[in-house]
Amino acid sequence: MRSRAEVLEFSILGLLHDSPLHGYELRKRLTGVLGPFRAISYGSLYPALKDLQARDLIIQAAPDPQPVLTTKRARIVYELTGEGKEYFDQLVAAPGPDSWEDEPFAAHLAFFQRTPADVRMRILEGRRSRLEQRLATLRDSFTRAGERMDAYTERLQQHGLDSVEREVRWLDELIDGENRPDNRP
Amino acid sequence: MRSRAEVLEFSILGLLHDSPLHGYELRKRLTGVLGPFRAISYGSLYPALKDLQARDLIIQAAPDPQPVLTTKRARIVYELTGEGKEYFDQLVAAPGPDSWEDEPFAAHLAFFQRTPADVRMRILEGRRSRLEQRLATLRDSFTRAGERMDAYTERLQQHGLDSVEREVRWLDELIDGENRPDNRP
DNA sequence: TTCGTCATGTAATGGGTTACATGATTAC
DNA sequence: GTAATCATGTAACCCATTACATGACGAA
Repeated sequence: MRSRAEVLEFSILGLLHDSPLHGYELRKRLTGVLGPFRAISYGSLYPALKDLQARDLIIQAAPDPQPVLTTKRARIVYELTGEGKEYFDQLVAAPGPDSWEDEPFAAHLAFFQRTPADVRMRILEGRRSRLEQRLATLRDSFTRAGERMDAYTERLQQHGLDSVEREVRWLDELIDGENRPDNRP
Repeated sequence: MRSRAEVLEFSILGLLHDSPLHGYELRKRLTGVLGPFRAISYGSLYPALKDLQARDLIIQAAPDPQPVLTTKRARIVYELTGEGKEYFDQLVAAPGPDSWEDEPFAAHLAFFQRTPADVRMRILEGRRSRLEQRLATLRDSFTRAGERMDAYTERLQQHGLDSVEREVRWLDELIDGENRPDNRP
């Protein structure tokens, strides 16, 4: 689930798992999941819906039999099919290395309640080691650039390093929370 | 200077301002400037060099008249032309709203020593207000998503918010440093 | 002799956004 | 009446990476 398209697909499925939705509303919720800076465009969303439908993972819900007097514009409401549910559950339960990347990780988090506890742990720890690895790369390039590096750039890089370290600590708190029996995040 | 290509161009010019370099070495230094995760590819670099050359901002340096015995493969060393210098100085001195974005800001920082003090301040303060604005957007979408937001996602968003706040404080330190007469960053 | 790094380049491919087209509804 | 939001879609475009092509040098 590395590419934007796959994260999108996963998130759509996850959101429809809760309740049927139409595209426009879906986009707003997606923005809530991924954050306002990674909001996806309709140019991605609608084709994605089409694709999911073609694969029988979602279907257009039957239109309201009693159309309200105030017939808003025909909204196309989608809902999960059986296969769709299955597929999502499978994706949720089988996080691969790709899931440790920023966006996939955010998407996984968004559906953590419906993620089995052991899988949650795998995801958090996978993410953690991903960050650890990122730190190593950062430190490496830091020392490697070493001499030649301007003082300002150095401060920027150092700040970047600090940020990742903070994220590791943040993750540790989450992991801690998972380990406590009472389980309040 | 928003697009990757423009940041690249600016950075190449900035690096060549110090000393002539060939493509391969340029790429390594570029990676030092932008960080290992935004390293640019040769598929971007070489065409960019070609383009800069076509615009007479850089030229191929005359090959060493006394080829060393160990004639490594012919390396194409580029250096700035007069126009190139001028153009870079002009770019450095006229930071637009685009310069407050992540990558352009990093690029500007990399050449801060050769940036006039008043321009430095404009850049730092522009960046600061850009972050402030980002915070507003984040808080807005935070409260807007409000109710429906899962506890885990909320923690993620909160962490994102904290990170930006930290970056603002980091910037404030830099700004402070600029204001102190002794000026040690 | 083979692997890693040095070194330069191009073409194809992928991926997503922007811009455009269209129109209803609601609030001021 | 007019601006903002709701609502759905498509086509063109941008832009950068990936993959490929080519080859030399140094070390193990």
